Amino acid sequence: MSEREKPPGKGTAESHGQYISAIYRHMQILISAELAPYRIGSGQYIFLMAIAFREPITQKALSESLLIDKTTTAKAIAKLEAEGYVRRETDPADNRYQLLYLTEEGREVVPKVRQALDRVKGKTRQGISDEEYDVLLRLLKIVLRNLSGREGKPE
Amino acid sequence: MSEREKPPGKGTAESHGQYISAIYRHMQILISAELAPYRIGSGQYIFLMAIAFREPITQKALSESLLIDKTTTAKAIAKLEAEGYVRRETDPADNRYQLLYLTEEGREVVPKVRQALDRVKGKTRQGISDEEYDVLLRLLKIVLRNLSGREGKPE
DNA sequence: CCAGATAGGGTGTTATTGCAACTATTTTTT
DNA sequence: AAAAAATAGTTGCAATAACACCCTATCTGG
Repeated sequence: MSEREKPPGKGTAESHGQYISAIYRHMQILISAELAPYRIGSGQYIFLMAIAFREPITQKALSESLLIDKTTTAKAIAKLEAEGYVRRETDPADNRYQLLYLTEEGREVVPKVRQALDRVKGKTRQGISDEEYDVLLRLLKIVLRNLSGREGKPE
Repeated sequence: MSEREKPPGKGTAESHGQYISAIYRHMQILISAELAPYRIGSGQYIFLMAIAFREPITQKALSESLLIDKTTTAKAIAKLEAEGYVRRETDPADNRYQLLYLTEEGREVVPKVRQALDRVKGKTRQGISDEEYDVLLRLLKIVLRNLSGREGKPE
């Protein structure tokens, strides 16, 4: 089987897709382990951090800024609420909206989550200079924009 | 809330993690749509392509080279087998091994899958030069190695 | 030769995620 | 003002993925 030679164009050859998915899966595992003590899963921490940063915020706004389906958001928020980190309050001006706030426990756990995420980031960033990391982020942003037609605004 | 100033070090600030996960999720959706006509899901195509490239191969070897849990591999292969794209054969020399082969249908569908993946790749690569893309791949490889302790060898 | 170790696979359960379809509320249209 | 459309959120279902644990086949040491 000798299909080892790369086509010259932008054909098959190596692709970012496989790296992206492997990195994603492994990061999920790492983050799950780091956040297990707080009973926050890999599907919830993004929302927790985003709420901390933009409180009060609706689920719709969260979904859009994180580029995550609204039903996924609903379920993640439900878990964070069940754990006592987030509180929902119906917007009195429009009862369709649920305004999300951190609870006291939420405010206490956020710095710990941030530290855990920084540990993961630091580990996965090893061997990459600040300049290279900037390039990486810039290119990932382009890929994401190509996929979503929007900017993603994490954190 | 003014935590907007970046710590000078490699502290919080922007992180590749969020981009990685958003890209991963959106690529899954795109690929699922592209491969739906062949009833191949986003969880199976990697295995199909890897088998096409390294046939015959065991599930264990697949799991290791793709950095995917063996039970995930087992289930994906079961689906590909159910669709008639892959055939299992017990290694006569050692009955613990299942050697995986493409079927005729598998051999026919592989080029179509490859084209679909190339379309996705092409779309997501827009605005990135060949040189930049090489840099992207190199940096992603480093991140993956940091996470897995191994090289990943996709496709 | 047989007990135990080793190794490849598989099953059951759980978490994350997205889609289709639904409810409830608000806004727009007629 | 009543009907229709839009909007925020939820529920049920299915796919992806991993872990803990179990099964079965092979190999090794007594």
